Amino acid sequence: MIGKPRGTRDFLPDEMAKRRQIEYEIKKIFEGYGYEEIATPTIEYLDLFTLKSGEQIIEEIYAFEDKSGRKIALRPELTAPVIRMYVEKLQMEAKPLKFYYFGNCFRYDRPQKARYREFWQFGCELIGSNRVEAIAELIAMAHDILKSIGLKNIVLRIGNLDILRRFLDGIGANDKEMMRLIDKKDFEGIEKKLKKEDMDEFKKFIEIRDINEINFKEAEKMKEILSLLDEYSIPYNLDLSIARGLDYYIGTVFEIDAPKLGAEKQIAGGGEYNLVTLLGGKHISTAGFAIGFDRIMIALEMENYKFFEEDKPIYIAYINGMLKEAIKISRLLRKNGIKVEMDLMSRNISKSLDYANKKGMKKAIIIAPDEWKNGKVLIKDMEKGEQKEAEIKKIADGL
RNA sequence: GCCCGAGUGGUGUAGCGGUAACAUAAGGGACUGUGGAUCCCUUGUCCCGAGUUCAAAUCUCGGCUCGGGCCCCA
Repeated sequence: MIGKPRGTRDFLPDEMAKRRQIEYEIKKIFEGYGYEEIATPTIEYLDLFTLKSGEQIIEEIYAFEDKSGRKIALRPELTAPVIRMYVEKLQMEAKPLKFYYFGNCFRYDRPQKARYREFWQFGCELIGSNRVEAIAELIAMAHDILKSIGLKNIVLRIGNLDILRRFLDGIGANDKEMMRLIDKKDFEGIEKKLKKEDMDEFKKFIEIRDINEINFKEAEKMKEILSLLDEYSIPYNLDLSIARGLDYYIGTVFEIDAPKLGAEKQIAGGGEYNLVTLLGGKHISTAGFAIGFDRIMIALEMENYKFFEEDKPIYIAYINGMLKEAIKISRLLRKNGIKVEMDLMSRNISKSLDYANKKGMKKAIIIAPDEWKNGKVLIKDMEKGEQKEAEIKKIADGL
């Protein structure tokens, strides 16, 4: 027997129906904010990702050479491909551009709870504006999506890298290593790098919960964004310790957690970034976020979310020798937009209804010679156990 | 890459040195025109490899996969 590669999953019908339901809900909300769906290839040139994140991430990427020796990667995330697409052919379009997407991504990580080697991400990019109304709407939309699909326990934290870097400048500690330690919340590591009084300052700084306590000029924009979020009635926590590991992030950043998920609790994250020039485009403001689709599915399950149940098909059982009549009825119903499943195993009526019952079908149509002669079939209600005759011509009305 | 735990029919479990069992599901039949019950039949299992032993599902080691945690998380 051949299994599936490590960290990948099969989705059975029940789970797939749930995923499609949530997928549909999320798409509706993106579109409600004027975002349009796009898709990019599953494979890209490896350089697209190393340019942005450095050579060391090759370790965590599924990368290979194609038959002509080109270095190809399975996409580990979707922001870089979207910006690549923008630089390639959309630079002269009217701004802002608002794109959303849903796709599978691949990372060569150690699988664990809520972390897989193939996983699905929703995301969006807003290209062309970094004004306060743009960033506020982006954050409000992220929160709106998660609340609208029915998640109850989520926490939105908003930070600002300009403010954080300005503070670190003040204590002479604005470097990559420091940002990495802050991102990891490695307070022991941070303590080793700072003088005692600076460490005290730092602790005080990241405890700040009211933006008005900050007097840097970098905080002015942040104040406006937060006041707009109040207008959207979005609850948030100021968290100036959000660092985001990579240095192309700038300005406003945010993360949304589902605390119940434990170690892998972050379900969405994003902010402002500079990637366009890195990929050869003319400078323009960009911001976006990604939502971990698998994680929100797990979070919904943990909250005992009630998923909508799809209608089962109408089942068609028929007496031996009535196969062609069964096909006629199937075609008639399907033409009327009704889901139909007919017996495909030459079962007798008894076994046929047994099957329909096990599959949870609500209604069965029984086709038999005596009724057929009179232009009729039997419609059976599987739950009540009652059945009645129905004229073939009016059959669609009776269901 | 590291640490802990676990892998027995499709699914859920028992057996824990003496050659695999139970339940359930699936397919067929009893029932040639009516489901959920009952009975019968059929199919199918020790994650992989090496070692110890007269004998390994059982003990040992390695690998793989899964679950949990660390690292990482664009």
